[in-house]
Amino acid sequence: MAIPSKFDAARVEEKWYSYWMEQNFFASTPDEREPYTIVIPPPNVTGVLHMGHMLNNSLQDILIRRARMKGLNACWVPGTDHASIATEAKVVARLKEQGIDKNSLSREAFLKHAWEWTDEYGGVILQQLKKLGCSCDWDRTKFTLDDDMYASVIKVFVDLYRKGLIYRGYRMVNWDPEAQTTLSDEEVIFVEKPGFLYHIAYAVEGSDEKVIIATTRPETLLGDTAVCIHPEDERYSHLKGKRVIVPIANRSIPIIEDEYVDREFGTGCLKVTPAHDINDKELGEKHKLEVIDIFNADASLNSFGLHYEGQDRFVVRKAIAKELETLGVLVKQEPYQHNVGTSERTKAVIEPRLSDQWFLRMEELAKPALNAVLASDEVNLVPAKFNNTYRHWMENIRDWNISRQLWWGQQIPAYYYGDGKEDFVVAETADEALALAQEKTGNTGLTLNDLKQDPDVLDTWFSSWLWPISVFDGIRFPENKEVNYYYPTQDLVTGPDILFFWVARMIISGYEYRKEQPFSNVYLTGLVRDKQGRKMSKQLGNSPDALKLISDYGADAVRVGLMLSAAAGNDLLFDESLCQQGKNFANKIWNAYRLIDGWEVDENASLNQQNEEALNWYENKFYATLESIEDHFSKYRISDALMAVYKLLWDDFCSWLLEAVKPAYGSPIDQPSLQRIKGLFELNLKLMHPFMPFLTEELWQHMTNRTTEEALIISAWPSPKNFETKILADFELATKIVSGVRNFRKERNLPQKEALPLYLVANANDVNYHSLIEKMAGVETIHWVESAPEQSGASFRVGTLECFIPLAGSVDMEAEKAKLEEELRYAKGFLQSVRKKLENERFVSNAPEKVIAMERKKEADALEKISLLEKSLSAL
RNA sequence: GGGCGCUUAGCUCAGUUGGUUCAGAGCACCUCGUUUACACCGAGGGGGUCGGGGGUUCGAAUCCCUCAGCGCCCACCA
Repeated sequence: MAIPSKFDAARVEEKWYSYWMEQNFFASTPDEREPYTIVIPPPNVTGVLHMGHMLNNSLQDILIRRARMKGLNACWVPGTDHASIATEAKVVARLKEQGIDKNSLSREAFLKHAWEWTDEYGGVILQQLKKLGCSCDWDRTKFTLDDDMYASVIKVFVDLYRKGLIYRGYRMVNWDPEAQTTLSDEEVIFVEKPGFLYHIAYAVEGSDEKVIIATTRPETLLGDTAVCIHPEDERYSHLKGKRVIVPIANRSIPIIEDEYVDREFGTGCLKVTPAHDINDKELGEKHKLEVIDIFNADASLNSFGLHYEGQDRFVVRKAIAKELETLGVLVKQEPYQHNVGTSERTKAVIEPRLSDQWFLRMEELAKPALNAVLASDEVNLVPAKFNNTYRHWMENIRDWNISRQLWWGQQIPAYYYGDGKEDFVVAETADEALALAQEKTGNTGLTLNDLKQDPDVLDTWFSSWLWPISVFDGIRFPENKEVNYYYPTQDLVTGPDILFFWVARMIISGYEYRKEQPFSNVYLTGLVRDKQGRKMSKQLGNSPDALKLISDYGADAVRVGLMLSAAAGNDLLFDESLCQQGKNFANKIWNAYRLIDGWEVDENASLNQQNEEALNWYENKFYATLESIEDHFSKYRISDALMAVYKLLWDDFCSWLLEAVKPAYGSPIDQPSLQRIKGLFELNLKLMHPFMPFLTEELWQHMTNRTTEEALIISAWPSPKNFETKILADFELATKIVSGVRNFRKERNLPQKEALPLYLVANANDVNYHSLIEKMAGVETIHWVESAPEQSGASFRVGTLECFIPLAGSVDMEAEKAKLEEELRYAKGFLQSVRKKLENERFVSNAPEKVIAMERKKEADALEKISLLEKSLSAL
């Protein structure tokens, strides 16, 4: 059956994806083959496919498909992340729309809503990945809140607690007043924002004098418990030991001295609010100051806010400035640009806040992970430029705040039996906790009812940092067959934005729980930006609809479009025209196949010799290109690998090979030639398959009836083969002659159909592919001569090979002369520069032999060319 | 405030240790071409003093210094 004249991407995608699924080609189980494993960076369970996912997952699919074809046991583990804070925020918002306040719900009721949401939207993104062609082992799909995953997280928490690495501490943490939870340092994004620097006068107790402090947050003065000066600041030395009155609050607070104060900044006088600033907290501890917390959980003021109680911090900021002004103590208010910490998720301004939280000590844990990347090479970051960033972070790593005041996530397995600081135990189950508590207190009368589990949940990343182990259940069962077979995985593909959130921590947990790296290579993709270089975002509305792109251009085309400009680590400026380019490429291949498929065959003819030459050349070219493609892959230069395939197919296969073997109109092609062409086309399809899985499988299956075992997706990737560079060079010379003739024709407006005679000043053995030149250049016969014939015509040169074409009558002598003179002028200039080098004694004595020989060759070639040109000129 | 990186054709980018093939690729552009796989096409072509300045060297896109512009990461200066 003839193949349709148009490539219908949608039909083909549906057909082959179902086929692959039915045949279980994506599934993997441990066997005697070498494994090749990728764990997906789990997208948020409620997420929808965006350009970043498309880029990311196309890359993973390319890697996994190639590995599968290479005979490895390819396993791509898919899954989703519960995304604690992000999902909870969405659920809260949705409830709000229904008029339900989260706080009015019990934990259980809220979680029921959250699971409903998850069941409704969860997995949508995984369905979308299928449209892209992702060959994940779907039977292995994991969710970070699945029971086994949950249990792994709890087990790790208990383990780390028992090792003394997890502790509970009263610390200054990052408080997100909107989500009403703490955040890790990594979840705080500093944004430069305009504000004011307020200069406020505090009255010195028992005198008329005033000291002026500078602050960006005047509302916090209600929590001030000291004013601090530099001990050696002479401006203030007379104030030592005195006290000042906090305006509005009318509290008396001490003046303390500390070298921490920067005398140059502001007034050199600092107000100290230990409850609301990390530095102030340290000062407070050092000088034993009182701590006054003036905020509620939503960052409105509490009773310490006096008449501002209940109002939001930013409202109060303005109001208090006004009040200070009225009181005559606001000395100055100047515009001031400063860095403000904001929540990565909610964008709310972070409030430093003192509270009891759970922390993981990182310093010791991080050591093997630092070593793995920088010293031992067990983990490679691609591109390597991220090594420095990684080093800096790992060397300055701080304790990780892992508790969140949320409900959606793994509840912290700490159980309290009293109000004392140490009145708790940590255990995997409540029963275990009870036993521990009884033992700890010596009170065997304690019951489960006396235990109260910590209401907080763990940071989302505290589950995803175990992902490469826990997806194989290697935390709970470290000796299980699966984890022993698949772990460590090979490649991880993700964005640099989660290098610390996720990648670094996975490496840390990998060494802690498996004594081995979780993956060998980390391919860090760039960010997808729009044409103007802006980050694609929902707010800007500049992100194309991923699914619409697939339906408009076809999944293969979109994949190609993304890969064309996706060098590792570089942001890519996405433009739909790239998808168009991908589509054009698909069309090109489709049509190349239609040509082959539709050829009339002469069953009895023997192999056409001129075809054989071209076929031999292409085979060499194929293996030369394969070698470079393998090299690109080994360096994760996926776009270069694709470009190599692209040019091989479009230029070498279509433009040269197919044109060379194409029979004259109406004539059949000989059977042996066609067989070889088909064989070569099959090799091409293999190389293209990871990039364009649907199109290639369709053509592959159309070529001949294939059994299940013969599907392209599981066919063998071409093995490297030796190739002869001489063949490639000879062919290249021939193509240059062809291009020369075509150019000659074009410059002189000669009709393309008219065959020309061609005189080559060479021996017939110096140039190969004679008939190819004749066919492709429209040459009637090549004449091999010792010198250009003395007749009306014109010449051009390919290197030092002179080519002459007779032209009857209509030669524009002046134009020909001008061309030659220009060429001559250039050649002479070139010769001069080469000679200048060669006459330089220091060049000759210092440069390596090889370089000098090359220059001499250039000199000789230039001389030969000049003499050719001069001869041609005189002939005119 | 520290650290890292970038600046090469109209656009997006390659250019490994300084020296054949070093000034390249794809796209875009210009010219010509539709009976003969594909106009989602074919053939041909134009286009850059490698951000500026200085230095090292026989020789620099490549190494060093400096200036300018851009980007990223980290950081508690009120």
